[in-house]
Amino acid sequence: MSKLLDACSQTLMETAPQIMQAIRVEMRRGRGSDISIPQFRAMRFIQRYPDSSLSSLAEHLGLTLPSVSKLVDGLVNQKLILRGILPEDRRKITLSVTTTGSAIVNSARTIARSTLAEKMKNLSDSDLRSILQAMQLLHLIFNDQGK
Amino acid sequence: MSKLLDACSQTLMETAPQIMQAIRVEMRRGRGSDISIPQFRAMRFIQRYPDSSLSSLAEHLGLTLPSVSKLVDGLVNQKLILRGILPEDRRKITLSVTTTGSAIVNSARTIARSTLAEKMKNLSDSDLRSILQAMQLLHLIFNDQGK
DNA sequence: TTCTAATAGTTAGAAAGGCTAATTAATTAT
DNA sequence: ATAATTAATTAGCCTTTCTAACTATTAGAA
Repeated sequence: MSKLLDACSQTLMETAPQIMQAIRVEMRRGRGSDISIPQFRAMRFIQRYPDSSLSSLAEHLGLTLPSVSKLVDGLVNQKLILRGILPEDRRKITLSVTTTGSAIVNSARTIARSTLAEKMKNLSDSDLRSILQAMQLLHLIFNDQGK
Repeated sequence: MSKLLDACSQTLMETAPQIMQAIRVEMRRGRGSDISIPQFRAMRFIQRYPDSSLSSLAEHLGLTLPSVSKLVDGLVNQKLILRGILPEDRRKITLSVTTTGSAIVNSARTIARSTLAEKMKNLSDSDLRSILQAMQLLHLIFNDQGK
């Protein structure tokens, strides 16, 4: 049980919520359309993996199928994504982002990204590299949540 | 607009939610008492700043006063914190953690911390140092949310 | 000093987002 | 052909959050 490992866990538990809060605030600020963080993440996922199923989206988001079904309902109603049926297996649905959806994701992303960048602009390059590396490591570790 | 800065913002936006999710899962697993992340953060804050007011807590959590009032209700009902009146200004309340509250926070913290540590145990010391440094930097940046 | 402003919290009521359990529809396997 | 499995939805509930309206207390101005 290394001291270092312990310190990492601890600081992670304290810092992660703060970062999330900042991100949430920036996302809200950059709204013209009301889009929550999970909705945003959903659209990003669908953008990256077009025609993905509800199940894979649920797994990515770490939510249950019913929750994601509702979340998708909301996005479909706002015409930000499309829900189709997969011909080869008609139980499955295929999700895709509409052009307006794409535009909204991209603009929200740009705004949030630039305000986050603003906050970090006074850091040295070495600090930034540290952060980048740390995030990449954490991304790998926490990507497949719990499996 | 450095590439590095941009990459940092981007990876931050992608990774932070995943980390939060993992933390939430661990907190739930380590429950014997049902305590949400915001409640946990509230108790941590009150532990650190005893006799703090509702307003300062609300500011720390990034929530509105009514929301925090309810959140505090919940903790008071579970006898995890105490809500008193400040004699010098009877409009203000003072919050403090009970001994059972303290015990629960500490055990939840220990459990979550050790399962997070478990996930990171295969990282090298240099990777861990990277993460630690990054978190400390981000903690400083995002501590005073938005001010 | 007395009335008005401002401040600290609470209450009420609505909306959103999550869950479990039950249901429907389609596919696979016996 | 029927049973079991899989994919998604619906129903119903609970929690968390918000805004708006309210109460109580203090501070300030006439």
